[in-house]
Amino acid sequence: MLACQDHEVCIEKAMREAESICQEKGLRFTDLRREVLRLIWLSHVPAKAYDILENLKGKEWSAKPPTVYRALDFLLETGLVHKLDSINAYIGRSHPRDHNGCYFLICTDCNEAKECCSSELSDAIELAWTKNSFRPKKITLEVFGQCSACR
Amino acid sequence: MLACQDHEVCIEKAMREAESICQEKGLRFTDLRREVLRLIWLSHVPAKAYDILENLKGKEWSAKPPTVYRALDFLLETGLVHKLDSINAYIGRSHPRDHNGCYFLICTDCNEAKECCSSELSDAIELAWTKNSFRPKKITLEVFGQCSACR
DNA sequence: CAAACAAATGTTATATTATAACGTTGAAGA
DNA sequence: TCTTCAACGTTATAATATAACATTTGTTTG
Repeated sequence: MLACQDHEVCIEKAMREAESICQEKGLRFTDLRREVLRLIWLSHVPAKAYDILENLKGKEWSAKPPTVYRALDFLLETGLVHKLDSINAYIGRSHPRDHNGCYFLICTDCNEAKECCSSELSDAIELAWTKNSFRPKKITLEVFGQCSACR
Repeated sequence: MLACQDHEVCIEKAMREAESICQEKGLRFTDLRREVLRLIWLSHVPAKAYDILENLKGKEWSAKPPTVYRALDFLLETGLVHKLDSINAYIGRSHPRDHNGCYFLICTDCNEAKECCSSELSDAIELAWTKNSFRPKKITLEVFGQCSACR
């Protein structure tokens, strides 16, 4: 998917931004939450909860399912990760300070996912719901296919 | 959601269409598959697999999980139902002979879901993936919110 | 500082969703 | 009629997620 140039830089940028967001909001960015976020950012392949759990076990944590799910809940609420509902997996949020109208391209070959934002798309969806007199609260848009790198 | 005028008519139409599609394709529309499809069509609230299972138990079937999942697989492959990936639930497909570009409006009050097709939306999504040189195979678009009847 | 409180984490148990593997039955074609 | 294969039965278990309560840790307040 070629989602970033240098993934080390990509991770560090995300971690620094998470630190500052938590600080601004007065939230506790504990070691556990930090480690779970880092594990999710390890690649652009969405992480499954039980894989994160396995990865935590090698480290200093007790790591039972609620350990992971609570950290994930925190990261989701704080806007630091996205959940891909259709595959029950989690990815780091590229722009945690904005963009609620994201959608995701998920490559079925390399499994990487890319977060995208498109005003054309938001507009079209807005038009569609207007026609249906529907008041949207949350949009799940996940596109599966083959990314350019896998062609 | 007011998805239909007369739901009895709605069910019977769907069942007749399913019969004729299976006949055309030479597929075996068995009593079990017929009953599972009917249970799904009982309402416009997406049906969960284990709820279908419970409903089957009162009847002539043995009904263990694979019973239901196999019938669901058949109905999905044949295009008679949709799966709503984000909530792991199944609804009858309104236009089983066409429309692959559907999306779903799901009311968080009444829980009903409406299948929609929009060319504006397909176009916008197509534009978006072109920009990303992505070759889509499957699109999951599920919008949660409040329907007009629940306002 | 110590007590009180709240937030985070630990722990046990269980709910929910889904599939693997193998056996049995019955309908459809040879 | 026999054979065969798709459908279904059955048992077991995998994968995903949460409830409920105990303990620890961090923060606030007297």
